[in-house]
Amino acid sequence: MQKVVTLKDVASVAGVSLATASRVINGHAGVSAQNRAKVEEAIRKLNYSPNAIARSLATGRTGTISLIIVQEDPIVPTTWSHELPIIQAIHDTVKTQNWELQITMCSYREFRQPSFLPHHLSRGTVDGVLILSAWLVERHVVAELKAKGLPFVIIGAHDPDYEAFCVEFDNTEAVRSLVKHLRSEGHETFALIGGAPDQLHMEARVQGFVSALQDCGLPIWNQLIEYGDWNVESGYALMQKLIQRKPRPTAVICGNDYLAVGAMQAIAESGLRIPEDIAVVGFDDTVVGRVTLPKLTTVRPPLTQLGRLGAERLVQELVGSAADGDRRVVLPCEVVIRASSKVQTNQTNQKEAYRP
Amino acid sequence: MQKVVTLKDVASVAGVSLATASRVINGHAGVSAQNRAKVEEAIRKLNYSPNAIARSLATGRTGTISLIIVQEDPIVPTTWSHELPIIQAIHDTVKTQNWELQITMCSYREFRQPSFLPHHLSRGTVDGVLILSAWLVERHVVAELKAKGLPFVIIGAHDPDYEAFCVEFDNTEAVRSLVKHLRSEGHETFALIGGAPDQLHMEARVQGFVSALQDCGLPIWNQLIEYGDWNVESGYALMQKLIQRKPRPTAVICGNDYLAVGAMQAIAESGLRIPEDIAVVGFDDTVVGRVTLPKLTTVRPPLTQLGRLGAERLVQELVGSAADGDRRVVLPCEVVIRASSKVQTNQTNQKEAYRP
DNA sequence: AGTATTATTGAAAGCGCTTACAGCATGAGT
DNA sequence: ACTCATGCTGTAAGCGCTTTCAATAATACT
Repeated sequence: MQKVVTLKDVASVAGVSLATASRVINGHAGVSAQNRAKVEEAIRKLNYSPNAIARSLATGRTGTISLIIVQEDPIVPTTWSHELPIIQAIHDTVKTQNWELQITMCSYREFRQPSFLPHHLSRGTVDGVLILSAWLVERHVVAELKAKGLPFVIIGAHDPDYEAFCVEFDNTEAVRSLVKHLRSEGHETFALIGGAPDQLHMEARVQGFVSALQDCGLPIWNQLIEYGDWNVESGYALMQKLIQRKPRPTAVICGNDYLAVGAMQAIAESGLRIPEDIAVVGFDDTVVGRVTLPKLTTVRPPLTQLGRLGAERLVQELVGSAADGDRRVVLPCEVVIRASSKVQTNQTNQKEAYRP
Repeated sequence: MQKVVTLKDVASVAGVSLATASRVINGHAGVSAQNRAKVEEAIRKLNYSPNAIARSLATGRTGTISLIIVQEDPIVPTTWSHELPIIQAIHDTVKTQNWELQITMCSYREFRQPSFLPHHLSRGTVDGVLILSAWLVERHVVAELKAKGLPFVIIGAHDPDYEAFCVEFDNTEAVRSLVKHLRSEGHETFALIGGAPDQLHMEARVQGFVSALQDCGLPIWNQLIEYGDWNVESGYALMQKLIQRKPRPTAVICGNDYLAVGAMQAIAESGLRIPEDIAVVGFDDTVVGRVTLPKLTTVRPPLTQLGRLGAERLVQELVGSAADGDRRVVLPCEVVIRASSKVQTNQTNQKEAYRP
């Protein structure tokens, strides 16, 4: 427990006042070159580094951003393939701009509790908030944040009134593209499976699904939507059900790659072929989709971009340079077509399996 | 930007002094029931919540723990399957004990730079540090932390002199168990593949590999160890090489499940059977190992326990209740035997595929 | 009744830093 | 020579909270 060096020590060693030393630390103008050098010398000699807490108290700014990661309840680590690139991007963006990141995780059940946010944020330890969620951010949460005067950005979701700045990716359009692709492969009977419909992703995808089918002029009555969990087991179980239906869907859009893998297992087991009898597509472009046989057609959401844009926006707001253009940014997804939805005409897909 | 309520406001509304109000907030004894009630009433009325920054400055404690996540360089999100349960456990443990978590990620290249840690931690914003790494934590890093008087715990790695408290899992023993299992299946020619040997995991596994083979009385000269990356592609490439070798290994231990998946693809492509011709085992028990055909034998490290124990230990140290028993905790891994290493004798493995 | 404890209380001194504000040179403008 | 900017510097007043210490009131003891 060594003696902690304070600005006062620096000032006295440099032979100047506290104020002058402080000015040098903060790079303020109006210090003679001579004194500046003396202070810098003292800082080096004493190995001084400023106490961020004291600075925060004096300035009212903390230089840290809170990232709240809202998760399923109960929390399942498996689903994280999605969040990780976003978090990484947020982290890098925030750090690059010299802010600290304070991360908290909670289930969406906790998050929506009226007492949760105040408890977490009233402490004066953060300047702004990033909310990473797949669920609607409810009105009272937005209201609480606004009441505190805390700038915030929602990533991956939005609030009911679109009052807050949010950045999302276009689930609806992604599914529409998928349907279009599958339609061009000749399919007429579709199914959509996914986790609980409380996630905004799912809601938007259902919308895209329905609207795309309508656009194609296909009858809606025999297009199926089934809900389960977001994992392999659920994909397997839901697919088993779908196989029994008449007419049997020939193209299945899965809410993520895990569901798709489960679905593929169920199809393979029933003796049907992929994609000849049933085409399967996933979502998220995780590594599992590259190790299945056949490889999985999937959707690659712009996760890194999502995180970066959200974080950049918050930082802009914090430094006061926020051009308030659109409050809602919706980024397009990329559809990655592989063998699970397309009858092969050459070896391309086969090769890709080993050098993705 | 509403008027921020301070303790002073509470005190004046309650008609008591600042000191008394503070005592009530902190649950100190020596306040009359009457005054306590008045203060509590005022707090409720004003919706007051204490400013953590000011409190930190006054007490010298911040109530936050820094988690430094050391990663590959460059950072590859794929490998995170490993870290995630640990982080989750750390988070939950820390939160449960009413501490805040501040997370920072960096590459191990950054981490070992002499200036990195001071820059990050000299700010007085954290009380203790958790280092999550797969690489050796070098002497100078330990020295810097000690010089600052900051308690810290290393999770997943250790320092060269075992001076710091660390919690790891037993890679060596895990590989030994794997070899023993494979030996009992009749294998005599082994191979070990993994990522770069700079990770402590790999080093320990090589040790276990060599020592186990010696214990079995098997000749070392034809037992192969190959290094690559930690991903599917690398597993594929390394396995292709191994298949050419004479004698050809009949059992391959892969550094993680992704490598194993790649290896399985290479084997399948060459027309060999798993596990009859070549047995494959992985590491980490990720979801990919459950979707391959055959399903993958793998090692399940006690990740949650690792995170929990490390965090608990740090918290103990911070509150001064640390019983200084062993500085090094090494947890055993669980070997999960599935079809990729064991010729099936019944349907158990088959069934497991759909309800893991 | 008188003294010794004990229980409550508030004034005030920080924690380490920033930032008006005022003071004092110095050089420029008239 | 006198006023006015201008540039640099230090004093001191906080930021919102904790905590020591002395003061006071209440109670116990001889």
